[in-house]
Amino acid sequence: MPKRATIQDVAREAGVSVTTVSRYLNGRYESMSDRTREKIADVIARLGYRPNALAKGLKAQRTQTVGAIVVNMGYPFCVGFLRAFSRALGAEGYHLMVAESEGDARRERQLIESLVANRVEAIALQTSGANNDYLEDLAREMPVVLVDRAFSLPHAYAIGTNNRDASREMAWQLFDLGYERIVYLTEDERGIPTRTERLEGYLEACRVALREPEVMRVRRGDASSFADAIARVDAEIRRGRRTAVYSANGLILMECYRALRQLGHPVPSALGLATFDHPDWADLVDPPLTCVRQPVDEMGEEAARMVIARLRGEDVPEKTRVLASTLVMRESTGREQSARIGRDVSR
Amino acid sequence: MPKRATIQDVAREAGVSVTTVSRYLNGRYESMSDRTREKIADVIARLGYRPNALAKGLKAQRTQTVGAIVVNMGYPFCVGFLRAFSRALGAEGYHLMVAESEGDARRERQLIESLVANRVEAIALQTSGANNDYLEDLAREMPVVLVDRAFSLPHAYAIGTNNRDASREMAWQLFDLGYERIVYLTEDERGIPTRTERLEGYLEACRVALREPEVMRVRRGDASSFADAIARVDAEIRRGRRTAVYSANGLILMECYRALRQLGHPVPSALGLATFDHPDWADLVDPPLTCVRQPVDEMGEEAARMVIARLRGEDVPEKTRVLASTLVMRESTGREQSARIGRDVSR
DNA sequence: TTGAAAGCGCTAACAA
DNA sequence: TTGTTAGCGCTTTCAA
Repeated sequence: MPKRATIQDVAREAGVSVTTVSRYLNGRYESMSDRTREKIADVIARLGYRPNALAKGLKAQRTQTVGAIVVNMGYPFCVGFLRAFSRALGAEGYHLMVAESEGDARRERQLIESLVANRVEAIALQTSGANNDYLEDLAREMPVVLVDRAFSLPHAYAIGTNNRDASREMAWQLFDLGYERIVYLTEDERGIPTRTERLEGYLEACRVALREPEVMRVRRGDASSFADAIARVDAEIRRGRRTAVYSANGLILMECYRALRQLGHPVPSALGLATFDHPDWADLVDPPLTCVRQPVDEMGEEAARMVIARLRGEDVPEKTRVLASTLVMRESTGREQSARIGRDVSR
Repeated sequence: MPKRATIQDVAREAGVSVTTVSRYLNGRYESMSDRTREKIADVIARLGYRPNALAKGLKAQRTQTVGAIVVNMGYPFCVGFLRAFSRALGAEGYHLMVAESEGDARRERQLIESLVANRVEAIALQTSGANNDYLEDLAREMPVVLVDRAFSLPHAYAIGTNNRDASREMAWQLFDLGYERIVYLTEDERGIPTRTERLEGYLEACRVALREPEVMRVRRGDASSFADAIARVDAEIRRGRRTAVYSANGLILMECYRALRQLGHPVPSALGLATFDHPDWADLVDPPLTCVRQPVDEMGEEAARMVIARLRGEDVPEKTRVLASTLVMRESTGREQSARIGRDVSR
């Protein structure tokens, strides 16, 4: 492994000073003879010289790098967000360091610290909520964007969607479409605003519609935790009640989708199916799946916009952006139609 | 944005030298009084001091960071690889910088250069093949792993799967299952080894089985490019021939899946469906989809293992790893069964 | 057990 | 138009 050439090497070879090379590297050709410029260009090419961004960052106190922590890069939400975020940042010359927390608060904390150690200029993360004090401190010194799980911290930015409204609206629609029962599938919602809000939206709809809520808590990866829910759905339908399964996210519906279909009840007439998230398989299955589509791309772009504006020194007074989701009604609940729920909000 | 505390600040506050603080930071407590250690710990906590990894990296010539470039973070293959790679690296204390090339050679080149500028210690990438000369040069100075599209460069590592064998085997199976025609769907394969090998595997099977190959080239995002393929399938079946659609990757099958099903031919009796890749919707659709499952996780882990070993200074003589894919036969082609194709190979 | 000082590769103020 | 030099925050050698 030969050592990489440095600016010193280039300067020596070209017979000029490092300052001149530095000027060249930063495109300040105006005060430089053509001959010098060509000489430097030659040497750089010959030596395969690449500037050291570490040294540059150390000096300039800027790394042009932003950090992102998501729960799991495999989740559609996370992938979608990361892609949009990374694209928007890349367009402004920023790099992205990505890490996965697996939803573990301790790991999340370590990851944040190590991003800080690497002097990322901003951090976007889907936080567990357990590091909020630390994040609030951090947010005083650098842009911090809480994504998806939008806890409210005075100095941090937050980007989320109108979970409660969208969830309430979806449940309303389902009742409206004639489902007598809605079995709501969720993972343990405690401490996770997103899940809590979606659940509350559902509960509100039940209250208004004067229906008994039916919340089934499942654990991903644990098939037995789904068995109860599936049995419940089966029982309701056998009792002659049109029943809809409404899932708090696409992954848990995915885990029980087959089993639900294998009950054999006709969809959508006896059994309705709806989920938060817009999994890529939503319109491959038959009948196509009703979903709440979150504006993932916009969330990533918006996060990048906030970060970039702040790093440019601009004022970004709206700390919180709540983007509107879209109800995508498909044949799995009977009728086709699609509508944005409410409007985007900044505050 | 207050300036972050430096090792100098800590030293001053604690009334010791920076050397001592540095020793503390690196856990060399053996030559340090307990009092000193406690004092330093206090000050660090009070100041919220975080070491600057840039300065450390500049001095140590090590950044503990690895770069990865994939075509698109949304592709199942890329996500799977990135996750496994990132996990394995994280376990060894490495960070990951991720970027997307969108399959564009120029952009890929820029990304590589900027990863180099950031002094990543190794690079794993799914390359277009257009930067092979540059990559070969680079591979002389740092570990470079070509993933998936495993071009053979003397100094670079390569990790791929046995595309040709798996593809041939899949086609054989399909003929064996009684499909008279296999319509092969692919994107333009020129210059992309993965696609070329898969196509060749299919062509070999046709040759051996004495069947006319039927290759349809499609372009993702361009519905009209799929229309021909779909019409062709329809025509064959109407002519009374059992026909299978075999797709070179999951994304292109996804784009035409609905349209194929809407032809109305019974699956698997008249129409068979099979694809390379193992999309997450493969067993949600009805009937479940026959696939060639690549060992994505192992590829990520293996890439990390190679990189880490090399960075530790160990010798890694096997430059190339070809991992075996698995044929997952499901009801979309009639019979359920699954088999690994061949064995993993190192050389 | 502790510290002084050189130096990693770069930028920019100042000087020529 | 070009160069000298201090310093970014850290590690490490050498000395005390």
